[in-house]
Amino acid sequence: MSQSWTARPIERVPIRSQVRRRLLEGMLRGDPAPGSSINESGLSVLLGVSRTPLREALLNLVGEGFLSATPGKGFYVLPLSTKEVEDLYPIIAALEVLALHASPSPTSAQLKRLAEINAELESVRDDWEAALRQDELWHQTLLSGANNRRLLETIRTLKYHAQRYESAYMRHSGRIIRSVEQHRAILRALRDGDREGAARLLEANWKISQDFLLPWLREEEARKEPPSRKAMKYERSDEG
Amino acid sequence: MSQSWTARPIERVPIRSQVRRRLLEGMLRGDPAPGSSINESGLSVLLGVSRTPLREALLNLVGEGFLSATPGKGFYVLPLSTKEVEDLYPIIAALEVLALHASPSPTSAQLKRLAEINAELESVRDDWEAALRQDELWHQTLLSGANNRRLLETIRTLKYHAQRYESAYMRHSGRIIRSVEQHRAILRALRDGDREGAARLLEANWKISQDFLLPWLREEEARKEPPSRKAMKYERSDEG
DNA sequence: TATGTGTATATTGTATACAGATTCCTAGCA
DNA sequence: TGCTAGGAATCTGTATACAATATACACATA
Repeated sequence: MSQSWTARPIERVPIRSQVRRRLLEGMLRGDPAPGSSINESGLSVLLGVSRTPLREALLNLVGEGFLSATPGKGFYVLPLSTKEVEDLYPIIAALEVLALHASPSPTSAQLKRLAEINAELESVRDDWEAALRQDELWHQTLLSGANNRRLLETIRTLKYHAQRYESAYMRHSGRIIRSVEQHRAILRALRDGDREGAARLLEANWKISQDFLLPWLREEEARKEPPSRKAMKYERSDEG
Repeated sequence: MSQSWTARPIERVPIRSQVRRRLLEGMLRGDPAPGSSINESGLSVLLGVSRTPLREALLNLVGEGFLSATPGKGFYVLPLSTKEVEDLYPIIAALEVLALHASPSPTSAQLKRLAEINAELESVRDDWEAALRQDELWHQTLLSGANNRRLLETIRTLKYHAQRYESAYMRHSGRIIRSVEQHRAILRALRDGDREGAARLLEANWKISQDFLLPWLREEEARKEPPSRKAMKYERSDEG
């Protein structure tokens, strides 16, 4: 009894969780494309699971705002919209600022680690997925000291939404959003002990990303509207 | 054709949504008590529905952080904890401040409405459920101009969690948390055009509620710990 | 008495079945 | 040609079935 190798229980991951992850990863790459609807039976055979855990995963994603469901018609991927970016980014900015204020002053080791991550981000050439990952890692490292689980969790979820937009932007425009300079400025402020300044720079960082996305999105929306083909409208979902 | 009464489609509410609402309302009153586990079959016959939509509702509530699920063992209501209050309230405060800043200056009609709601809140005697509702209505009215759907939605969800604590506090201590004076101060600031001051007062409002809850919760936790009966531990859930 | 083992029961996680809506397609007609 | 009616096929929402796992309890053993 009590051998060391039995100490850790074996990990069990419900199918619904695995499916959820797969779907989310896909959507971040635009795979079930924004606006497209989802066929449960088809998807379930594709994934090799029954409709039950698949539906559980889909409903979970509805709850997080990636999908929507209209009664009787099923699930569809929420379309991208300028309005959502305008709504979303200020929330993320505010919460990251809150998290930064809730963190202890970073140690020099942490600052070094942040600089390293930023250097790697700078060295990324064309691989925008890697860039996204690295940027996310930087922010997560910056705020990891916050000791507010719910806050970090909320931020993480909201940033998945942001990723949906940023990856779409990079994929379609071919451009990469790199915040290397802004990260450096934030680090400088932190090194000088200027937390308030760092917070404002962090806020600005999100504002700048927004300024990349919005013009592009407006252009995209303009490109699709004029043809004036019966634009499919998405009605309100349930969950009263 | 096109009579006025046919204009609006009849509303269809999936069972999962109705169940979800019932469960949530119950939990806010402490009915499935914090910490207690849930028997799916039993509950499903109680509600007169099958396990499928019930599970969908339960999983939804897991996603929102009211329940948790451990693989193979099922669902349980998350216990109340001081840590959650310490995590939660600053987030709500920050987001309400953000929403206030995102709102246009309130018209005098709105200010009047807010004063009315506050007066009704003041007149409430013992009915703490009514007090909670009225307080919630006041905040919602204050921020209703924000034009940021996701922000308002996020706030609403987080406040359900706060309600779980506040209703428990009122039920157990018999005391009622009334923020009438604080609301008045906020209104004064708004009437004077002092948005920044109003924001700080709003932030303070949440801080004060926290200061009611935390001592009580610590006391409750202290009352339960010392007996040192094998405290049931809750393990991490899934959703990787 | 305390501790471990085997078996019965209960409960969860997933799969399948079924009824009711919705969508799609075609034929008929203006 | 364009539009409408209607019925087949598809799909969703919910119920039920089934297998795997967990819990409870009696019994054996030290």
